[in-house]
Formats: sequence, C-alpha cells, structure tokens
Amino acid sequence: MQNITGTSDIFGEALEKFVFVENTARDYFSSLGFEEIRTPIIEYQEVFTKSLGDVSDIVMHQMYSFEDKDGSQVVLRPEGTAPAVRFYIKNLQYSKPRSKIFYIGPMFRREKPQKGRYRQFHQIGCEIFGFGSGESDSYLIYIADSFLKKLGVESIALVNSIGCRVCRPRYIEQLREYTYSKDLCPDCVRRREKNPLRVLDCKIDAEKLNDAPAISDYWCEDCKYNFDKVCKYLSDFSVKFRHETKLVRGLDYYTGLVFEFYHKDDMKSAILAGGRYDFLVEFMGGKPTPACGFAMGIERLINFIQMPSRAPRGGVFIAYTEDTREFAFWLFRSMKESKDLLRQKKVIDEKYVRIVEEFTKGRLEINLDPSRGLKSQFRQADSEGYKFIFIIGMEEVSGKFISVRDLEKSEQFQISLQDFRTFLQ
RNA sequence: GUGGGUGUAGCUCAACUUGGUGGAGCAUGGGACUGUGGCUCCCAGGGUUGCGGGUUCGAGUCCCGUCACCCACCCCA
Repeated sequence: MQNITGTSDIFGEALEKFVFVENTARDYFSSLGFEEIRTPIIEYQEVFTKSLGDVSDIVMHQMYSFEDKDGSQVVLRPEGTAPAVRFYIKNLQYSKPRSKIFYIGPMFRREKPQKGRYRQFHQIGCEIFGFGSGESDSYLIYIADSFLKKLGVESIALVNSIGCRVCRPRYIEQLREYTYSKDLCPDCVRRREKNPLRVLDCKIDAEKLNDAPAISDYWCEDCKYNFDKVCKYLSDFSVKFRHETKLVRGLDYYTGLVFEFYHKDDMKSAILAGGRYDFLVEFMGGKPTPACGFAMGIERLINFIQMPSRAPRGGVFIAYTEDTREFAFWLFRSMKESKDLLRQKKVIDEKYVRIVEEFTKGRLEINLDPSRGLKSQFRQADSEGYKFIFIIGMEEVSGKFISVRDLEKSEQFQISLQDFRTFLQ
C-alpha cells in the first residue's frame, strides 16, 4: 500500500512548518481585514474552464475530473481564484461589493511531481474585489511582501503590467510578428499562436528574444500611469522589487498588473504569484468588478522556513509505580480538571506558582504503561521535553508528599500532598 | 507528457575493481544504576535488498519490465 503519486502524508517537522505558516497567515490577513472562506474541494468543471481559459495547460491536461452520478462533470479544484470569484458573485457582490477575502487549502493538479510541485499541494490566497486603483495593487504586493518577512523568508518581487484590453492586443500582434523573424524552439512555435506572451517565458530561447518588443512600449496612458504609480508606492512601502519586462502569467484571466515573488537564493520557482483580473467577475456572470489577488504555495514556502531548533521545556509528566497507579490517576484527573487556579488565587504558596502554571497552561500527561520502570518513564518525559516529573511511588503515598523533579535544573524536591490538595479541590 | 538519475532496517548510508551466507551510525526497546532523564558502556528487536520476470550452480550486484522518488524540460504556487 502506498499513497497516490505526488501526494504525501504531512507530519512531524513539515507539519509544524505547515501549521506555523497557516496560523501566521490567518492571524496576519485577519488583522488586515481579510475574511477567511473555505470553498469546496470539488467544483463543477466549468468554474475552471470558464475562468482559466480552455487552452491553458491546467484545463487541458492537469485537472482531476470525473463524471458525477448525475452526469455532471466535476473536478478537484486546481487553484483558488475561480472558486473565490464564484463565491464572491454568489455571496458578496451585492451585500459587500468591496471585499477582501483569503483562503487556505489543498489544490490538485495532475502534473509530474518534482521538488516544490506535487499533485496535491496547498495554497494560501488573498483576493480583493471592488478596488481598481494602483493603490490597491501596491497594497496587495506590500502585504504579500510583509507576510513573507513575517515568516522570515527573504524574497524579491518581480512586477510587470501585461496591459489592458486596449493596449495588449496591439502588443500581442507586434510580438507575434516579431517572433516570425526568429528561429524558435518547437514549444515556442506552438505557443506563438496560442499564447504569444508565454514565448517570453521560454528558457531555451531567452537570449534570442533579448530585442523582443517590450509591453511597456505599448502601454496605453492609463496602464502606464497606473504602473508608475504602483512602482512609486512600492518604493514608499520599501518593498524589494524589480520591473521585469518579460514577466507574464500562465492563466488567461490576468489583466494589467502581474507579479511574482521568489526566494532571493532561488529564482527558479515562484513562491507567491498574482495579479489583477478586472474582467473575471463579469466573465463568470457577476457585475463588472475590478479584482486583484495572489496565491502562495505552502510546500514551496516551507523549504525556506527555519523553525526554532528546540522548544523550551514545559509541562508536567506524572510517573508512578505499579502499586500507586490508582492514586496517580486520581491526581492526574484532579489536576486536569482544576482550571484557573491562579486566577482564583487558590495558589497561596509562592513556590507552587510555577508548577501550577506548567500544568494548567501547558502540557500534563501521565504514564500509560504501569509495567514500565521509572527509568523508562523518565526517558520519555525527557525526550518529549517535559519540565517537571511528578513522582508517585509507595514512599510518596505513605509519606503523603509528591516528589517533583525539575528536568531542566536537575533538581528534586518534595511538596506536601496536603498543601497540594487544598487548591485542587 | 519528454529526457536523465536513484531505490538496501524507522532515518542516513556501506557491502570494493570482477556476482559467492547483507553491515554500521542514528533512532527505538532493555540493562549496567532492582525508585531517577541527558553523558558513557553493553545487549536486543527489527530486512520477501521497491515489485515482477530473465541470465546463472548462485543475483542487493548483470539484463528487461514495472512502480515510486529526485533532477531537468514542460507547467505553475
């Protein structure tokens, strides 16, 4: 038995990083007024064929799709923007036309797996609807940048504008014309017809295309004005960015501003990307609404995240011997069930405060195998990073005290059972 | 989807030029210390060598197929 190609069980260190990224995102984007949404993992196929363009690779070969029992075509979502737009049209466009939302979840694309590329992968995305200004563009890039900083990921942003409905068709025509004068690789010959912009992305032909016409020379007044404004604001926000004239996007719905973030040491695969898509809402059946968003790949992100090597010690572990287990479990339950001891000021004696904190705010666990020796229980408590061990043996029960070992300081002391019981009641 | 590389214990890797009874470190469990962690020492458990076929007296090793992972292309977050 093995898991499906390109999927993985996430656990241990990788899971810690996942959770860290997700929690940081939730806190940060919420604090900026974004609302979280969770859309279904399965959608009707048309949600994506309509939005991504039916010639895109994702739609043509990469979607997991199947016929549902009622005959409808259903897919596992390959990306998050189209469902977000569907959600916006259905739930927000009238009640809250200017909306900021974010999502976190798995996406599916049937590609050949590789580093940073999996068939089930996870994205965090932010989308803003109803804002059409350069201010909103640069704001979005700024929060992407500051989020990466929060994670400790050193990044560089590439920005460009692929023009609007007015100027892009003019440019595409010129670009296609230009490519006929070049000897291009077979892939590019194919792309030239379908999606000439992507020829600029080609790695093989990159040098040949150095003198290709640049979109920036074809921008209309509005596009130029807007792009300059974005660059100015980005400088004001001190975002590290570069105008990359050859930057384009793979998905059809983008218009105007586009951007990608890379880790500073790895310019090969983008960790975050996005752009403006002013006509998608309308195209999917909503009111004309300007929109802009980005998504990042969690798997790609966590390659660059360093978690603190070892968490500080914390918590209480109860160790006992075979003949004291009843008492030990009674103690465990009493401790587990007594909350807010400190707020109730039940803990009078100063010397107990730290211990009580450890098991009310931190971990409290008890040995589950009565046949184990104390040594083995100590080893477990140590390797799992507990701070205190409560030792319950015959000596303690008959002497009416608890031995407490501080694993950090390697000290051991006794506390009176009578004292301890008074505030557990 | 195309091309290349790699699959040996839970993990990282040995097993040589030329086929001859698969080992170590780490991790886990136990002991030395019969009620005390980390350090040290000792012992133990764990493997159809990814899977299937072929060549051979004999295959972890050579050949073919297949699957998985990694790398590049492609695509994209």
